[in-house]
Amino acid sequence: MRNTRADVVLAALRVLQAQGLEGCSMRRVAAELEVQPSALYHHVPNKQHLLALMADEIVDPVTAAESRDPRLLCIELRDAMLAVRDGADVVATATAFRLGSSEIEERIAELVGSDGARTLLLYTFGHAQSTQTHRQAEAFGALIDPPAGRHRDDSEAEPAAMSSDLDSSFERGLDIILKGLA
Amino acid sequence: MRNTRADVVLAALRVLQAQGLEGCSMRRVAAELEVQPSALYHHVPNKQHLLALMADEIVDPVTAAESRDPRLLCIELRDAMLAVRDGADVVATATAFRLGSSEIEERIAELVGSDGARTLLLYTFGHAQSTQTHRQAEAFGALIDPPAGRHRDDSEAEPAAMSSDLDSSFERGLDIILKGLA
DNA sequence: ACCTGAACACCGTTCAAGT
DNA sequence: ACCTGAACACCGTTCAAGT
Repeated sequence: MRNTRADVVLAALRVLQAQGLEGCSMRRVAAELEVQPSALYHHVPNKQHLLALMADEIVDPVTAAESRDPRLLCIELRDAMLAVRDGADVVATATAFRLGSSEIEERIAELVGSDGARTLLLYTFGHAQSTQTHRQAEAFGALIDPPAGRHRDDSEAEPAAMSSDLDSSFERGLDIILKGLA
Repeated sequence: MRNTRADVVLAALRVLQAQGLEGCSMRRVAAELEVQPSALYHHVPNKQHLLALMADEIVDPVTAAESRDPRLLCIELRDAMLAVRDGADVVATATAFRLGSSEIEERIAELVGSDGARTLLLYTFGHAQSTQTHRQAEAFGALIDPPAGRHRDDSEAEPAAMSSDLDSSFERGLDIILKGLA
């Protein structure tokens, strides 16, 4: 026995971490395993399926956690996604296909109802995604200019300060939703 | 004068509507304009920038609307995104680059504060994205699904009801957040 | 200013064939 | 069962050159 499906998923996660989602091609995953690209299709039907397996792996620590606090679960979920490069994108797209039947959504739904669970999860995914995109854009220096024709006045935040503020912004949004649920 | 930047954006939106985000390649947009792929780079620096321009165009009706009701603005935003194939994906990724400085976020922030605005927007994007992904999966499944000899039993969800339920699910989540803000 | 033609360095996926 | 080798039909982007 040479490579197993788990080997492929782990190799893919290494490539994701190193190259980002855009650089995470089947060909590079194959190279990481020192194998021809076509060999991957013996373990996985296609790239989309592989990405779903990667998403499961990223989220696994949260699934394993036994917390019954929705607030904590969301924070842990966000942390798990942010721990891997482009992890939020990978998890969010993979989960969209099974909204209403994901394990975490069901866990949270038992605590706050299904509307609340969906609201919390979509917010968590969205915030993680934009945190990650923003950080990456910042690292790249590729931030796009704000709408033309206007200037920032004193009431508005400095874009530079935004990124570090994203973590606490997440928890404040979370508390708004939880207050609405109470 | 042959093609203008606006022509490129409109052609790209036609290709997006017809082929979806995955099929919306620079080469296909060029073909839509009956032009060589390289010609596009005279109007637009790269694909990412073109996608941002497309996002602006998709969201434009909401920007033009004069409503001061955050609930209505979110519903209009979602409708605008859902009106174009994969529109939610296009807008969500393009907006992530300028979170904190998008025009709609500023409009809503004046009404409910910046934390509330971000929470509402991220929820709206997330819900629109998963609505669209789900509908697409449903439409794609409908081509394969109609199993002649088979009937759905009570343990299975009604696919037809699911899609329309996403609309009201969105508004219930919206109300949860708005209640938390009140 | 706007576009062509050709090239470069890539993609995901399939499939017969090897071991 | 797991993999190679070769191919197919694509990508985004660059760049000299045309008009």
